[in-house]
Amino acid sequence: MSDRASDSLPQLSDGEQGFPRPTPNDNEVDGRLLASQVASRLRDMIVQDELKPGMRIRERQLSERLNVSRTPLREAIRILVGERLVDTLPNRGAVVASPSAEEIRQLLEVLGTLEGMAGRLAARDATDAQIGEILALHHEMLSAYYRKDKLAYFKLNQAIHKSIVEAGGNQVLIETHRQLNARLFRVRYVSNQQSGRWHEAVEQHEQIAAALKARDVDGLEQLMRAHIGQTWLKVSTAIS
Amino acid sequence: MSDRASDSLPQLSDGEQGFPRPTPNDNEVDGRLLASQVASRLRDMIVQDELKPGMRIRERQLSERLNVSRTPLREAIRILVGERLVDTLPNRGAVVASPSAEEIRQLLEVLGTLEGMAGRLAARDATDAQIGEILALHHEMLSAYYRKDKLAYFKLNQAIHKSIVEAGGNQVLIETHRQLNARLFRVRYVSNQQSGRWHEAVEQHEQIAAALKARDVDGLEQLMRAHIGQTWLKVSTAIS
DNA sequence: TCACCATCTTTGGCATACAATATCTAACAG
DNA sequence: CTGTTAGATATTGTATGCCAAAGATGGTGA
Repeated sequence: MSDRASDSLPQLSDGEQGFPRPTPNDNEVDGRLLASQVASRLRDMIVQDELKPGMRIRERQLSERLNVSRTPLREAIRILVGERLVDTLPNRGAVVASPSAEEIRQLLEVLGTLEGMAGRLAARDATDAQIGEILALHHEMLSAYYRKDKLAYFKLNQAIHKSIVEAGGNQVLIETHRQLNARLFRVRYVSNQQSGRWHEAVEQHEQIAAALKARDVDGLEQLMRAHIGQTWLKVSTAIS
Repeated sequence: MSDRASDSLPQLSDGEQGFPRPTPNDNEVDGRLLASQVASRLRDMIVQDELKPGMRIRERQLSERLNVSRTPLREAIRILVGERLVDTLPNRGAVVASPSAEEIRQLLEVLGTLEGMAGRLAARDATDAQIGEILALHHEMLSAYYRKDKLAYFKLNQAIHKSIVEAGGNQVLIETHRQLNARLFRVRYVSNQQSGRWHEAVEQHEQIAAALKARDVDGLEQLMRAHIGQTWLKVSTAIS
């Protein structure tokens, strides 16, 4: 096994900007606080599989790679500990969190509930413009589907879910969703590589789009909740 | 206004042990890692209103009070930043997070959804022993209600909700619930001081207990979700 | 008397240095 | 030849110190 970074995930964000990276929430992009900046950087590295699950984080090595001293790096690591993206072992430092199959299932279960709630809120409160944008993304995604462009499909899929959550307008929900989703990002990407059940997922997205368009509150909640079950089926076969 | 700690909240955990404090998750109680220990301590201080919302956290002062150097204290603060219990201002350090009314509403909305999910899981998967324990707590709480013992009522109420979530068996849900609840703990305590609508809350708890006993999955989900609305009514009048 | 500016003090931010602990390796004994 | 122990090395954990930035306070000028 090599320790080269990114040999299973082919550089997700290869230069492009529009990637749905987990936005830093407390720091206005390199405005202040080195620790927060580094935390954002680490988040990206974890999510893009540059830092793989289970991997030890060598403080000195990583700090000189990022051109900061160990202190802000350590503080950044603590932030990620608070977000459950890294774990710390007693005197062995920090490792990137590697959720077990069961933990992934539980994460998806919670996320499904939250997305159901988001669907309810979005169907009720979203502006017509927001719904229009989501429908636009939906059709872009369909386009990627028919072209069998997995990467574009993946990105658009993520963007759609994120947009629906944001359309709900509940900041706490948005933040919680973002945080849980970050812990699942890698596994979602991996499972997306598989072609199985792709059709069903698209079918569900059609229904979701229709329910949103019709502002069917209960329907959208149910669909969003059920949709995650689909994800679990894909993921569970992918990681077994 | 004095800066004496704990003059609005009368020492919640006055020596007793059975208080539902937000359990540290990564460190086995003073096992390792000073930063985590300090983080737990800070969490308690925030939750017990020893550190009040909006209060600046003086690093030097607090560090010598806790007999640690600034470094582990700063790292502890970062952990709490990750948990959204404290915010950091650009160059002015850390302050205890003070959620706005709207943020409190949103927190309760999400929490209601999560507790609804927990109710569903608990009604389906809880062991008979777990349900028995919850019912026992329920009747203890009723006892406190008839004695008008607000503090005991509050603690038991918290314990019941926590137990239901735990009975669901989803660790991620438990953890997320704990984290969001910590951000609401103080305001919940304050609103509990008010006597208004106490009866309705007890009424709802009766229904919840009945649904749990009957393992009514859908019923319990609905009740748990609706129950939070009640909390919001109490809270919103308390903070207005 | 009030407003504005300068200086001074406090506090946070970061790096470096030191101490403690674990791991890895090698040697020695059984 | 294998298992255990001891020493060396590397890495993490904690403290201290220096520097910069923001806030407070006092003085001076209008």
